[in-house]
Order: sequence, then C-alpha cells, then structure tokens
Amino acid sequence: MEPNISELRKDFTKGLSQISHFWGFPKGMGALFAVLYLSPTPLSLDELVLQSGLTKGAVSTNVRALARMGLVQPFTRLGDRRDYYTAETDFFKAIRTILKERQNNDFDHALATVRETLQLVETNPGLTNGQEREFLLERLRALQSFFDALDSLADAIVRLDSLGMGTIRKLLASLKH
Amino acid sequence: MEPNISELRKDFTKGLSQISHFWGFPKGMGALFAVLYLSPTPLSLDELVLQSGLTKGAVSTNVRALARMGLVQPFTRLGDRRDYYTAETDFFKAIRTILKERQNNDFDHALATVRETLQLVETNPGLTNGQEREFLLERLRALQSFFDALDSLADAIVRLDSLGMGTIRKLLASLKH
DNA sequence: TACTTTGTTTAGTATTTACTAAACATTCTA
DNA sequence: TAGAATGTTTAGTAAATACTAAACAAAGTA
Repeated sequence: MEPNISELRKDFTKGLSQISHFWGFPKGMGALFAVLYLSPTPLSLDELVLQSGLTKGAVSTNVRALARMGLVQPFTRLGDRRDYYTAETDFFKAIRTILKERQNNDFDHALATVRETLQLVETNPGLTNGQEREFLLERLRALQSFFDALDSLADAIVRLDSLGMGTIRKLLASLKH
Repeated sequence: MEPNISELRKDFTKGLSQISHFWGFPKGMGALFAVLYLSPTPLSLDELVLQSGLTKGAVSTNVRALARMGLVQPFTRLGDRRDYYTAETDFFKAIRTILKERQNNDFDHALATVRETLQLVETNPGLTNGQEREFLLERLRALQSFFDALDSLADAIVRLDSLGMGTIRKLLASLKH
C-alpha cells in the first residue's frame, strides 16, 4: 500500500465527480473543479485538458458552467491571450452565487406553474363543486406557502453580508432551541 | 380561456414533474405525487396507473421510491389486498426523512473518498515535497470542514422534535442577525 | 387445486445527456 | 495579410436513465 501523489489526485477527482453527478451536474464539472482545487497555480484550458483527460470542447463548456456558479474564477494575464482558472476556496460564496441565480432557471419556471394553478382555482369559483374546490384550495395554498418559505430562506442567505462557519454555528445554536 | 378541472390537474402534474426532474428524480415521481396530492381519497396502484398514464411497473417502482422518501404514505385496508397511497402533506416531515436516509446513499460514499484522501496525505509525510504537502493539507482540510459543517446542519435538522414554519421563522430571524 | 387479482421484476427500447472530434471564429504575431 | 494560438460551436456518438410490455410471484377465492 504505497500511495503516490498522482493516484491520490485521481481518487480525489473521482470522488468529486461522483458528488457532482449526485447533485445532478455533469461528472466533468466535478472533475475539473477537483483538478483546479488541488492545483497551487491557475490553469489554462489546455492544461485542464491535459490534467482532466477531457477534450477541449468539454472543458470549455464545463469550466464556464463552473464559473457561472461561482465555483471557479476565470481571469486573464496581460499579454497572454489564454484564460486561466482558479478554484474558489470560499464555498459559502459559491452557495450564494448559486442561490442568487436560481431565479433564472427552469426550476423557478416550474414553480410558477404551481402558483398559476392556485390562481386559476382562486379566480374561477365555478371550476368544480364547492367541496372539491375547498380541498384543492387548501392543498395548493399549503404547497405554495411551503415553497414561499424555502424561497425566503434562500433569499435571506443571499442577502447576508457574509456567510461562513460563523453563520453555520449561529444556525446550529438557533436550531438547538 | 375557460379553464377546466382536468386540464388544471394536468398542468399541475406537469409542473411537479419538472420540479422532480430538476432535483434529479424521475419525472414520474413528481407526476405521481401530484396526482396523489390533488386526490381527496387514497389511491390504489391501478388508480394511479389510470390517472398518471404510466404503466404498472413504473408506478410500482416510483411510488415505492416516494414512500422511502416519506413523500407518500402507503397503507392497506383489512380484507382488501390492494395497497393504497396518500400524499404526505407535512413537507417538513419529508425533508427530515430524506436527510435521515442520506447516510446510506452514494453521496456519503463519495464524501468518504474525500476524507480518505485527506487521511492518506496526513499519514504519509513522504508523499510529496513539503511545500506541496502543506498546500494539499490546507485545501483538503478546508473542504472537509465545509462538508462537516453541512453535515452538522443536516444532523441538527433531523434531530429536531419538529420542523415547520415556526422553525423557518426562527432561522430567518437568526439570519437577520 | 385452478383461477383471479394484485404487485414486482426483468428484458428490451426510447429518450436524454454528456461527451468526442472536428469545423469554425477570433485575436495575436510575423 | 498569412499563419499560429486559443476558445467556441456543432454534428455525431456512446452511455445512462426512465420508461413499456410482459413474464413472474404471491396470495386470495371458488
């Protein structure tokens, strides 16, 4: 059992790939983040191709996705046309970026459908008989208020000046009663 | 624009399907939950087949997955061999069930890989030169403590006597400082 | 025991998804 | 302006996934 450094990197990369996959993201995203996270220096696209084993196309799209989520920081150097990337080490910052962008995605679009269903029932008294109508209203309102609660939470997190271990501790304390 | 009740159900079902899909679950799961959630009475497997448009096999597997997550409650009636299902209306309860089961899944397996990587570096001083070693240790430890923090949060939620709108309000207050 | 009713499992299929390879676009350099 | 270096887009492919159809299992009923 003599571990070597490059095997270690590979295992770590595989681990993050699986985690990425578990959260519904491409495995390549996890792999790229892993490579960047274990690199002491920023890496160019070509270096990422080399170290991740993915092709240029895949690296290009995945690394941009990571940047949109705030998980990597792209930058350029004067007199160097290449794009360089570093891993964001403040994960809480990334969480907030992700939450901030949630309004623009398919998820919120789907949420809107639920709200519309509720409004449709509310504004159409003749949609169905009284008893079923009351039932539908109750259920739809309950679901809506659940979604709203989660939304406020997400909003509150986004609005924080800073999110970090301190906040987690505060939350833990407040949960313990 | 004359909305009718069955079209409304279908839209709602489609909405929940998309949400389900967004979270990485089969669309069928969302559809089945939607059908049950809008039904005033418990439904049998055959009724679910009818109302969801899925086949018996798909309903069987998806509805069991929902039950494992605590999102539907299965039960039987004396002298009736059929299984009946109702939607869980306490979503917070479902959240806790899901968090409780997280230890047994692939996600935690992947997390273990990260921990193992860290331990490997910690117990092998000769793995790489001092400078890189320090760098790796720092990064791996930071990631580990981030995961640990999230884990404590999840644990605290699972351990709550009750989770509900009250808790959300408490969290919101504590976040506002 | 045979037949019916109900639910599960399996084998195959259709769809979706993430990837590769290569064409293309852009910008820098000679 | 031609050529080189870099990044993006696209067309096609391989793999994963969720579904269908049908075989199977189990358990009740005649």
